[in-house]
Amino acid sequence: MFNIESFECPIMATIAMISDKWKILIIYRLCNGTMRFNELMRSLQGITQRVLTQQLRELEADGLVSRKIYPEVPPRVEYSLTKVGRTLLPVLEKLEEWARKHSGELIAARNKATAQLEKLKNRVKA
Amino acid sequence: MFNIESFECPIMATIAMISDKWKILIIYRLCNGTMRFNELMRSLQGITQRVLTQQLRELEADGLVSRKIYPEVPPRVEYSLTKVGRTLLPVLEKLEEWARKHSGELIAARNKATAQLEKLKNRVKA
DNA sequence: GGTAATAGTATCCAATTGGATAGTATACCA
DNA sequence: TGGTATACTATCCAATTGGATACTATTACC
Repeated sequence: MFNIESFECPIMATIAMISDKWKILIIYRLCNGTMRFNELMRSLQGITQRVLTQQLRELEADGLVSRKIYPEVPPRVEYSLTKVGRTLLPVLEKLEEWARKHSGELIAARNKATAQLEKLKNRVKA
Repeated sequence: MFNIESFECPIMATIAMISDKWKILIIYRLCNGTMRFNELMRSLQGITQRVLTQQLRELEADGLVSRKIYPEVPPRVEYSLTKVGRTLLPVLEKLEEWARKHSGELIAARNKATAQLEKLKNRVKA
């Protein structure tokens, strides 16, 4: 979690805000509209309650998500993307565009690296 | 380190490629041109040799950085951004643009969260 | 012969992240 | 009365990340 202004690179601050494992998925779930905690829990297969709470709190602290508590029992809490959170979506789309455009090259590079690692492992065995 | 195609979200794969602590800084050092290992070491204050090696190898495996070994003694290895690595720069600029444009709101949200945390801490003390 | 440079590797460790599991107070329902 | 739902908190743990430190082989230089 980086401070935007006190760090030389606002890019790293932005990436730090969204790079924890579930944050992009949470943001995308919320871009369809308001959701409650257990709705998010159910839609994010594999996440635990502790991690969902933690990452929602951090997204709220970063100003990307808002949290509205209704004074009811049992508790009703609604999570939404903030206005600022919504402005991040086109930027994430640029990341996706880039990844799709270059997926061939990226996969080729990955395969090459994997092959070289296998080669090295076999050499160490011999 | 995510696999682009096997994961539902290429955005997360891209972020995974660049979110380790030093990777953005390495990319930006290399966008000015080829550098050698110790040049990078010296220009990245605080990094250790083990971490620089590791993160360079990962950037190479991801196809963003190329590594050229000259058969010399002492060893001469040159690191450069690949063509694909260079295409990432405008995307990173979009992230920076977004962060600068919304820095006021992001800082306000952070301050609000910090204030609420202090309030909670004081309440627990009482 | 000692020192420095090169680009790492090896080993250990502290801190962090994400996961697993159990528990919470109240209302509702069969 | 017990089960379920809600939105968490609490505690513990395994895995990962980044850092610290020492070492490596060879050459060049003084």
